[in-house]
Amino acid sequence: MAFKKRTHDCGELRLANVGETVALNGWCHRIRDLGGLFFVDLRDRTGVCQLNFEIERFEDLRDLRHEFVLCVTGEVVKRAEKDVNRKVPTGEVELDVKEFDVLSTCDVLPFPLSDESQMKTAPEDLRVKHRYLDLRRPVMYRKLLIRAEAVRLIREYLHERGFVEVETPIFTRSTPEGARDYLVPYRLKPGRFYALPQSPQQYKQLLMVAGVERYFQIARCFRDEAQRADRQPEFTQLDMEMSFVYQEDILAVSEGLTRHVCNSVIEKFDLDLEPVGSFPRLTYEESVRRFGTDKPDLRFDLELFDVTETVRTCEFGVFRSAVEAGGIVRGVKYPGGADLSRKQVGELENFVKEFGAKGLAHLTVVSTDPPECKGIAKFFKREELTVIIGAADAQPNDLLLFVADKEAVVCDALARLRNLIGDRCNLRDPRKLLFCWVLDFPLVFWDEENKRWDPSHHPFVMPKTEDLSLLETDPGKVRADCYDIVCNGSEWASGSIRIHRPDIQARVFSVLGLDEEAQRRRFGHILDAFRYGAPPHGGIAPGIDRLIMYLTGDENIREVIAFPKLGGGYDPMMDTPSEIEPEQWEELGLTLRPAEDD
RNA sequence: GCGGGUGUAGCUCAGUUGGCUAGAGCGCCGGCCUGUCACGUCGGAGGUCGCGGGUUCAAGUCCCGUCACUCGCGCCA
Repeated sequence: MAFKKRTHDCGELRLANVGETVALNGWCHRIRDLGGLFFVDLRDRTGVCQLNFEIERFEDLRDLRHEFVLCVTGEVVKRAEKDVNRKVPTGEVELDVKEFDVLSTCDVLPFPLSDESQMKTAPEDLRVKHRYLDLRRPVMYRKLLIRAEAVRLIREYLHERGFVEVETPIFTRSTPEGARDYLVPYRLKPGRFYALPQSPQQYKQLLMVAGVERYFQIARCFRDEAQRADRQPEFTQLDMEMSFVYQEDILAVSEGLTRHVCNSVIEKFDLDLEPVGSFPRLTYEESVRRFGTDKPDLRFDLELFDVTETVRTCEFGVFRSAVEAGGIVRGVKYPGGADLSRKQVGELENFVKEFGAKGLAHLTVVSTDPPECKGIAKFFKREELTVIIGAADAQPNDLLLFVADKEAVVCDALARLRNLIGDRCNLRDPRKLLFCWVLDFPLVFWDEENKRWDPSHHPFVMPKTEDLSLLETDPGKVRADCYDIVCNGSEWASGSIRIHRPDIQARVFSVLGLDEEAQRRRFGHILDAFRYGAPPHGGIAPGIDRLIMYLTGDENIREVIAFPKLGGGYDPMMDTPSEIEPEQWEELGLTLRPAEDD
């Protein structure tokens, strides 16, 4: 199957090439048959070039169809001034075709891949099913390039700083904590299973014990959990770990890496994004107090304000009883929200109710001095209104929205409402990537349902030295050397300094209610390793897919993955998960239990 | 497991209070067209209105159920 190999790429021909005889290979992007004239836009990964076929010379010209694969040879000619196409880089020239061959034909396409205006609304399952066609679109190919460049820059940056890239197993051990595991049956001993890693967490700590000191991996992770727009059953993390470091060392490396990678990609691809600056730092406590969440969007203000003390004795029963029950009352400002209709305010209330709020009280600011408001204003004395308006930093025509409940409910509802207001008021600038650090997470959270302390990240997170004394007396107050990178309101990276001393590990396990037997059963392998000289160490794991989403501006993770899975983890292209042969069931020693309702 | 949205030609969509022999643009097939570049133009083929049931003289439209996709909640150490 010989064919004429290209001498040039489609996208590179310019005036300088005029007069040269060149060969091109590519796909028929568009065909324009004018009767006496016949044009084809030939596309390869670098761009398109217009081919001009002399109709007298070729008999079978009109058999050409979309996405046929061609090799063509011809002479590069300058176009007349009036025929120049300024929209494409090759628009000043065209190829006067002398010979061509059809290397492959193409069936009628399932979607119009050469028409971006229509592809914006093309059904996603169809695109995923025919991903090999979807990826032919220049916009999709560009996402692959951006991803490849980001990963290349990460490797380069870390190699330059002495990090060693190590691969860890995909077949690993099931751990009952965290997300549901994907399991792989083990043929030699039926009833035993491998699990796919949710992250290489334990391996990377063992590499520290092994003396690797600086490790990284572009690691595939697997979690069998319900999907979201930004979650896939398999996704990719930059997994990193360092020995003989304090928290500050890890912050420095990962912030430097992030800024270098983002700013290099932004520049190289001329993305419509502002350069990434240094990361502001917030403590967990501060972040929750100011924004109601540990993943604040710092592109806009609208900080939450607290009126708990002001309303403790007020006439409004809803607020007063919430405070009496040990709850809090906080609010968020909707700038210019006085224009909202009763129905629109009702929609905001329904929105916060999705997140557990019982209601949403509102105060419409008419004037600030003297204080005049509508809504729940009648329950407040003049002085109380003044304090509330001051706390909210409100202006006339603002709408103040309040939730009264337990602190966790108030924060969650208002944080989400704040983001919604940010969207409505166009305060979330798509040209900004605002990364920040959230530091000093609590070591453990109280799980009310199971009446126990749960680790906020995992059981190996190091408590802050100055809080160690509280470990047994007031575990909820203990802060950890635990940090997240947040970008534009989404969690991007999470990491911690790990416990390397068995005595501290034992105390933490005991807070978590893990007795000796449970510790051995679940973590015996890593606890054994830590008895053989574990260095102080810590690390972090940023999400690669999300990084690419930030850079491309995509809100769906599937857009930045070459071959993604649909909602239920289904891949329509490979048609998998698939059934297996009876012999495979037999070989693995497995049987399927009949459905219960049969 | 739960809630919202969507489902009509290969693709994007329209389809009124139930009156339909279900339309348009793109694509596809055929004709015409010597400077197009989203070419233009004339004609043609193409439909289980997601699927099942019900109400009705009559259902794309109303009701019930169900499936697929999607967004969100729960979940995601």
